[in-house]
Amino acid sequence: MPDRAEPTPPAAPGSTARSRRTDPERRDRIVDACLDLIARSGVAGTSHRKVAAAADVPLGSMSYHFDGMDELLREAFTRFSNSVAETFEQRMEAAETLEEARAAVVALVSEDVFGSPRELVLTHELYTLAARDARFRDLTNAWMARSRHALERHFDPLTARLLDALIEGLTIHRALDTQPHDAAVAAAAVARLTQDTGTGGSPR
Amino acid sequence: MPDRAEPTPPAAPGSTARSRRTDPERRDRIVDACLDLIARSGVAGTSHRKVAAAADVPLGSMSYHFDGMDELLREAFTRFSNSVAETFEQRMEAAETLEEARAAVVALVSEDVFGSPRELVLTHELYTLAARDARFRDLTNAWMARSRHALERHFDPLTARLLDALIEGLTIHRALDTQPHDAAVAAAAVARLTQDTGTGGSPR
Amino acid sequence: MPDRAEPTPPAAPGSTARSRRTDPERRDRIVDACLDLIARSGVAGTSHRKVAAAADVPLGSMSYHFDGMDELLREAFTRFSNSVAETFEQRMEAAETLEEARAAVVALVSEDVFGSPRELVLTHELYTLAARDARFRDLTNAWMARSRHALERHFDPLTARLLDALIEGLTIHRALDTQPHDAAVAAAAVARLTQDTGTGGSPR
Amino acid sequence: MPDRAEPTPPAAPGSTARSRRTDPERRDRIVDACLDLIARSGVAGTSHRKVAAAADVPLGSMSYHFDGMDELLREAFTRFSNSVAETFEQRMEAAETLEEARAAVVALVSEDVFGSPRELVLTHELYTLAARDARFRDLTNAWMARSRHALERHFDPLTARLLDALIEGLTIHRALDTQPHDAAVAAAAVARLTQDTGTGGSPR
DNA sequence: AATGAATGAGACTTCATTCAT
DNA sequence: AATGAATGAAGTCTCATTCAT
Repeated sequence: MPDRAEPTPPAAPGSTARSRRTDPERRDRIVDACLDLIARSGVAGTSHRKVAAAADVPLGSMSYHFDGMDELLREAFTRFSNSVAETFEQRMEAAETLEEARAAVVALVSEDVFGSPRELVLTHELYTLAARDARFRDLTNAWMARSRHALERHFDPLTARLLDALIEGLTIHRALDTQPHDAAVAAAAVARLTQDTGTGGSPR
Repeated sequence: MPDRAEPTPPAAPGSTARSRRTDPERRDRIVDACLDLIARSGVAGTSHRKVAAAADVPLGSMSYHFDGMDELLREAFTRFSNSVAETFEQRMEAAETLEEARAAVVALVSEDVFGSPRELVLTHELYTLAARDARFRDLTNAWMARSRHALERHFDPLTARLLDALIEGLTIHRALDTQPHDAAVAAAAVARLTQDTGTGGSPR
Repeated sequence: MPDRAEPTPPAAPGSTARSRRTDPERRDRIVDACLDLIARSGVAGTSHRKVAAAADVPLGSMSYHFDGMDELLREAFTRFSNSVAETFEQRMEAAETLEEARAAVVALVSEDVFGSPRELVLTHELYTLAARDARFRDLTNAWMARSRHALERHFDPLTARLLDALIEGLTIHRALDTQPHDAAVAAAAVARLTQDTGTGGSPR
Repeated sequence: MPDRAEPTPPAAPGSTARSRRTDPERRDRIVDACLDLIARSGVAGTSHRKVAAAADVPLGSMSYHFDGMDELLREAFTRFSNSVAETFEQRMEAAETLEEARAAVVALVSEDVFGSPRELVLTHELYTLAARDARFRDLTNAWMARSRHALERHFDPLTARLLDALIEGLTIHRALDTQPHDAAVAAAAVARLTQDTGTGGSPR
């Protein structure tokens, strides 16, 4: 216990004993650790305790920085969905012709978005929350709107919506199926959905 | 502790008819209660205690009848996925022409499978488990295989696969979007994916 | 850390009028908020945090202005007991004849002192502290002395003491009994205790 | 204090490690420990943790045996008030003449009921709870009814009520006053309140 | 075969106080 | 002089499982 009458002198510059009194990135680190933990153990397996341990913060910090697990989850999934949506947009923006746009969609299904188990798992955890809680549905809704908007650079709105759904479905099936999938399936799907419907590759 | 993976053989001929026969009902009730609870509170909010209370069985029964939550979940979702797959099959088997098959697919998206929040929630809970655990992936895999097989009564394998993915994607987006969806979207998607690809309604 | 037992002397003449003058208001507000909180939630439910929130002062102020909850409680109950004693004295001083004094005592039991749940609750909270802690007993002791002294304007010391006890007992029983009480009970008690014992209304 | 880690061996021969699986007096011990703790540290200073430690039971037992602190408090104070009321009744029942009854009342104030700090403290803790919570008021109400009923063996109902209030008030003032009290005060009070009001000492 | 009693681990939250500013 | 940020301790409660019956 620190001696109150004789306060510990401030650490000398460069000392290793930097106190953790002020740590502005504390919240960020907690959110990141939370996301990692969810990816590893699921929302069900995530607790203040475990997140605190993973983020290397005291347990009490959790309730201090977040009103509750719900707020923490919402921040975590906000960060996650924004990050995935951004990747999606970049993919679509990089395409300049209709053909490139089609290829980009195929690539999204085949390689990109849920390429890692982490993304797959986190997406489903979010969907599960959204299926039950309207506040998380706001996140998924915004996410889908961004995806569709990105697709609309190259396709008409109806096609964009269909492609978006197809990407969703193929991705899920690829992930939850134990049988192998090949890119030809995605290519065929994209071809059929985009027949004569492109906007001609004239973005915006 | 009873061996759960290898069901105990039926009681010896001389034993009372009751000794083993009451057991399955008990298990069934627990599994049903578990499914209800998951639909209501999610896997994360499901515990032995709550399931026992919902099924009106002693808490001790839970650990006695099931090796753990995992086994209980697996039984619950097996029951669920079989039930949903059966409905799907019936829908598709009822269709006799290509046009009816197309309409059936549209109906599946628009009305059927996840018509109730319960189905939606349970499906996502299962997907979330499957995304992390291969043993649950066996369930989703079998489920998708049945769906595709049912579609193949009317469509070639590639189209069946695409339709299955599309159904998945549209259903999810319909559920997780806060904006309204109309049946025309599904109809358009089915039309594009099934152009000239029907098997002509010659089942099997 | 400021010395709380020995209040800091007023700021030197040249200092701004604000430097010390704002402090007492702050303390006052805290003490008032504390009293309110105790009335609502009890000593057990009172914390630095809640008081700070109720008084709209920073949490850190609490430890800064008060050495601990104990000091805060003591200030709060000092204020409370003084306030109640003052009301009591005014009641008794307003009486000019023996008969009025008797009526005043009856009124005190029937209407006044613990008329509001707030006073009742705070009194018991204080008694409870006093029952355990001699420092709070100083407060109750001084309070009772004032009451008795006020009664002695009209009654001899023994009668004053008996009346004081009776007021206490009747008030408590009126409060903690779920059955109704009527003023006749108090009147009868006062009549019996004050037979031929009044000092005739000759104050002091 | 029994050694918890090394449970007392059972009387039965053979097994040395008698588990505490069944301990029917567990609840009772917890209630007793709770009462002790309240007497020592007040309701405010009483926690599951401390009670569990005092009763030498695992912390989890607290929530297992009692729905919450409130239920525990209610049981504890039920036990306490019953015990005090019983003593009171015995005192009054032992008196056979009016004079003995008067003496018994004086004795109750001077020596008995709150003779120990423990009783004093517990009584006030209960009153404090009752002042705020109707469920505890049921306890105080029943307690007072028993006291009055016991007094009515010797006095008419109005006198009984007055005596009861007086006992209350004198007891409290004796306890919360720092000045000495002598038995003469109580005797005078009883004498005045019971003038010509006895039922003649013919109990029942 | 089945269960009620009990537990230790761990859940989230609140607390009074400290420290750097 | 005063305070916002942060913490470690302690708060109550729930959990899955075990054990004796």
